[in-house]
Amino acid sequence: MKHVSIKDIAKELSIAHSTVSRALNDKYDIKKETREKVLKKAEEMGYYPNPMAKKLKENKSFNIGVVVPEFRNAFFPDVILGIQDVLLSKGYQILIMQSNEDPIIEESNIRTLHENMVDGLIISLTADSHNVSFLKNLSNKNFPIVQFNRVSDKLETSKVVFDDYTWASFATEHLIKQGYKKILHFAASQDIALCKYREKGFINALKRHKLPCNKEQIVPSGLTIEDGKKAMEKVLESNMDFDAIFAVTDPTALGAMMVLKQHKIEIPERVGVVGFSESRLSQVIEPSLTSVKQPTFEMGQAAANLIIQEIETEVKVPQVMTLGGNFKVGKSSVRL
Amino acid sequence: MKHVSIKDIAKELSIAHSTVSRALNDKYDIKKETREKVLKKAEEMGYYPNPMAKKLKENKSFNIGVVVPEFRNAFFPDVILGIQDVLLSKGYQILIMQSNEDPIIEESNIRTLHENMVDGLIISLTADSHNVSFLKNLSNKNFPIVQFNRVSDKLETSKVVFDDYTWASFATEHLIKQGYKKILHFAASQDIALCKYREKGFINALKRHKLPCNKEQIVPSGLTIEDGKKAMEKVLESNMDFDAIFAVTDPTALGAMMVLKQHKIEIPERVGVVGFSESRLSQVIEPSLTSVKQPTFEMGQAAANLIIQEIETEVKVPQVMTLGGNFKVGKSSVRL
DNA sequence: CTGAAAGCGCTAACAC
DNA sequence: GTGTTAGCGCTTTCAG
Repeated sequence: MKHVSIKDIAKELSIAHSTVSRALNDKYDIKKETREKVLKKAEEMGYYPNPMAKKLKENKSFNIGVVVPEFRNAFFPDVILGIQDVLLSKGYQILIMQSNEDPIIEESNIRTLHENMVDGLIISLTADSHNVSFLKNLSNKNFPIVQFNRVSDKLETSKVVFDDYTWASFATEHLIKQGYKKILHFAASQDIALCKYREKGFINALKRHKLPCNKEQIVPSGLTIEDGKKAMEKVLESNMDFDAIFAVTDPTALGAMMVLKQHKIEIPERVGVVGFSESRLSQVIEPSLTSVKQPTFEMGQAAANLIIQEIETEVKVPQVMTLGGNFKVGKSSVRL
Repeated sequence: MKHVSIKDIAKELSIAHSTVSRALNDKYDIKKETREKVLKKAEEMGYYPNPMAKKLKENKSFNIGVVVPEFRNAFFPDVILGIQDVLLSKGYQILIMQSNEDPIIEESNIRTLHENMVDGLIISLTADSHNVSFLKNLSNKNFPIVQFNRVSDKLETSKVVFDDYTWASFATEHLIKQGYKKILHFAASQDIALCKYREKGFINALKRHKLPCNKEQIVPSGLTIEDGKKAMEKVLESNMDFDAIFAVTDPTALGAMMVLKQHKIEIPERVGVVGFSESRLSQVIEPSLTSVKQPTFEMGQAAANLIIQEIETEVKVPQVMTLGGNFKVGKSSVRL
């Protein structure tokens, strides 16, 4: 397990270690023969550069930190695949950490990554990241940060977001066109920009179609299956009148569906349901869930490209990339 | 974004940088006042140690590599949470990489991690890791490796496994007790030890209960939903006689269920289904899937503890930890 | 074209 | 107690 160093090769060949370095890095000032001799020896001795030394020297870790709230749903793993796709090919490693939807852990993740000298940070915030002062601090010190998906308006960095407003509007219109008239929106924290925009898109669609749109129709819930269940139960208890639900996320929609099914309320006959951001669960549930599909892989690629750009060009002009998606019609929203 | 170093503090205080080092590391030979002065200054200047330097010096990265086949199902993310739980508290970072069930990517992951000088590797093999020579090579060089879940008999390292044999037996017996008589096993590659043991457990249970057990009952499929679907379709085409399925994993079981439902074959009335290693999808499908539940978090903790032990004690006596689980009865296997 | 030497930030012998 | 020095593995001047 002893690591062979550049010096070992030099000693073996009775030349200077700096010459070996040059040979390996294929710099100009080197005779072909020497170079080949060195390369052969290096191969032979199983040499590979000690990354720590290189990193220390260049004051760069070639590591990018990635912080996500969770990776139990398919969404973040898919984004990470996209990030990897770009970063690995450019010689960067990624350190993945998850905050478990806890702002305290999130901050400690960020701190750990920063202290480990990652060259940049790609982050999707927890649902309750009210306080972004720590991140803001880093960002002000010119530390490269790219936010994606769950971004904060209070933090000016490059961002990759989805056009939530337009697609939420589109999803709501789909329900309207199917003939649903009293549509509820299961919403989540307004601190997360995407939730705010999905809600706005919903309201906008109703208004455009001159449908009633009052406060009770916005049902506070959250991003998880549990949140969806609870909200649905409350709505049923309240005897509110409704015939469709547009949920802020798929898990929320699934939770709602599970409760509706328990109460023998037929989907889509009596209540139509539309989710957002297709999760794998939505393939399995019956009826299959209509949902907006986001380009997760591409989102990861975009975030990775932005961070590379910030790191390698040192220019900091925050860019916001807005991606589009597509709409996947399932059975949960289509009356026969 | 300039990193303040130990020397900067030393200069500021007009003392030697080694003194600063001592103060920060709280070694004996240091006067209290000096120490406090240094600590205060360090705080003031926003000092934190450059991990690269420490790592270079100590020839240790405090990074542990984690390679998993995928993290789209809940299983591996949950294990990783357990790994993090132990490792973060001991000052280690984890580098997560995923092989996407591809042995080529897997080997390149391992290589990347090794070249980045991780202090050890925690790995769950891909379904087709026939060739473990690269890993064996590393292991022989005393590089700490811990396998978990999908382990190879050809590779002698510490391992954390589940008692697949016993629990597969138990799951099969459950079906037998429910009155099912012609039970199929949807199996996967025998190269993965856990698949082999689940199959053996299945066969054993049938024999113990004197039920027929011939080759056709072992249906070659795989570990994914797709594999389950395909296998189910083949079985239906073949007009084989059967009344229950014990699938090697939950996704496999789910795939089978989806096809059964398409064919309007009632579960559990006409066909009972049992899976293995509860995935979140099994909560959502109807009827809910009976399944063996593995202690994922504990599995991660165990693997982490083993790797720490190998790294910090330098003793290499491969240990095999076998964990137990529990059985979650759903509706897919219980006739009314 | 190649060797010698400095230095990245830190720790740890060894002096004083 | 504290300062001096060497060295971890590497890259990069600067001589020659």
